[in-house]
Amino acid sequence: MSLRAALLALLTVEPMTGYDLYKQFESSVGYVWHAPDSQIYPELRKMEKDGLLVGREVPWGQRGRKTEYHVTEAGIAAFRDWMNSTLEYSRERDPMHLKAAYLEWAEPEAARRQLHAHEEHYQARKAQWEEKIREIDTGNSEMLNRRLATLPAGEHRAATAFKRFTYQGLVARAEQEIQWARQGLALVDELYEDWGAPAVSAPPPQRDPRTPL
Amino acid sequence: MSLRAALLALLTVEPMTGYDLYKQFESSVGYVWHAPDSQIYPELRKMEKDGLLVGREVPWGQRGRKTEYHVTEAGIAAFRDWMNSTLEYSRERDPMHLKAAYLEWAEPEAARRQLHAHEEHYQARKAQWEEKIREIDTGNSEMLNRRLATLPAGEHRAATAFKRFTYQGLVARAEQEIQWARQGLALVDELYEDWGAPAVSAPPPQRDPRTPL
DNA sequence: ACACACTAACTATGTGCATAGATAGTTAGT
DNA sequence: ACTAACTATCTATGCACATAGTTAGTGTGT
Repeated sequence: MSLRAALLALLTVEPMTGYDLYKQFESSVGYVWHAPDSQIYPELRKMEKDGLLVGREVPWGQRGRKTEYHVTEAGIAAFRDWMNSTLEYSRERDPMHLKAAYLEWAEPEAARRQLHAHEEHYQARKAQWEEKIREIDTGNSEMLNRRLATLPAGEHRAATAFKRFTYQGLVARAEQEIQWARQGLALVDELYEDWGAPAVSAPPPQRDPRTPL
Repeated sequence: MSLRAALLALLTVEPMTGYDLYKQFESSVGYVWHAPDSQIYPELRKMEKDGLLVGREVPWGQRGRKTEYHVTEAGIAAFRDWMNSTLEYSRERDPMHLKAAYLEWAEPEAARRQLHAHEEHYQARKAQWEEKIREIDTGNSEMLNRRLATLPAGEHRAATAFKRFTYQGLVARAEQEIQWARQGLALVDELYEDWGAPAVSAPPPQRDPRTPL
């Protein structure tokens, strides 16, 4: 259901082809929601069948054709309904925390590697999300600008604020995960200090320690 | 793959039936990992076929029978392998943050309701996870105690510390989400203060504001 | 003229998981 | 003796998603 909402959200800004949407999910919007093209194309067809979209064939080059999807009134209504309904939360299912709970089974080096990867992962996410905030603040956000162009000036403030709020929440989450991973690394060091390879162990097996992105 | 690891983790402590495992996922362990019985039973059979477990039929009452699954050497090795390998992280797919990014589409009341539900959700999780930490600290954690009984005293410290570390990370995450939701509520109030139903709006549509659990 | 990257779209297979429901035996309470 | 709740297991359907591969047209550079 959320994929549908994500597609509607993008298509309310302007008509797009499946490929356009796929690229959005690969780049900017993909930092909040992702989907592979193999999921997008069938979903668009289903949405058209449900009357939320209409696909218009437009020429592309000489012989080429592509399908641009336009949101219908029903599509707008469906999106609004989704926005006005309350999400239910699903049960816990987080591989990393499952693993963390049994970390005494891992070799100290493997534990360090995993915690390090966790930190790296969220450091990368944090950088991307912070970049998004910077784009919003400097008025350089492609998506936001196109969205604002469809809105009366009076609603610009809210639209901007919610996008900023979203990314700021993601950054805070990333920071929390980074902290947690560091605490984990400290814990491993403390528990196995008499063991092998504590502070001495030079190169972390997987990646460079401080990749900026 | 993680379900398999979760099942192995539990079964390394002691042999259990599918139903036992299901109950674990419904209660204590379920705060870290959850799975329905319809997923557990087939997975156990697959794991037996793969040689990670052996199922022993034991009588239950007069005519009843149940299957107790015991971990094999190969099962232990598989779990250790999982613990020593590094998880890959999947792409972003978080319905709440997707929604947050487009919150200007929601009616102010719906936005408040959703953010409130978010806060409630994590408040409930936080309470459960904190309870787990309290159990660990007071030596009242069933699972941990049974696990410790299988370990030499020298490894008690690590096993306990990692479990505590896990729940502490979950609590911190919950606190972060609660904070974020509150910032969101403040933002909605600020953006729509001239609008209808700001601070005056008495009963949140869905639930009681401060359910303790 | 050809190679190559990109645009555009589709298909196929398999896993993970939710939801729902069926069957049968057991135990505890009235 | 009855019934309700619990134990134990299994099946079926369908969605969401990952992974991988296919087909065909376009535009650019050498």
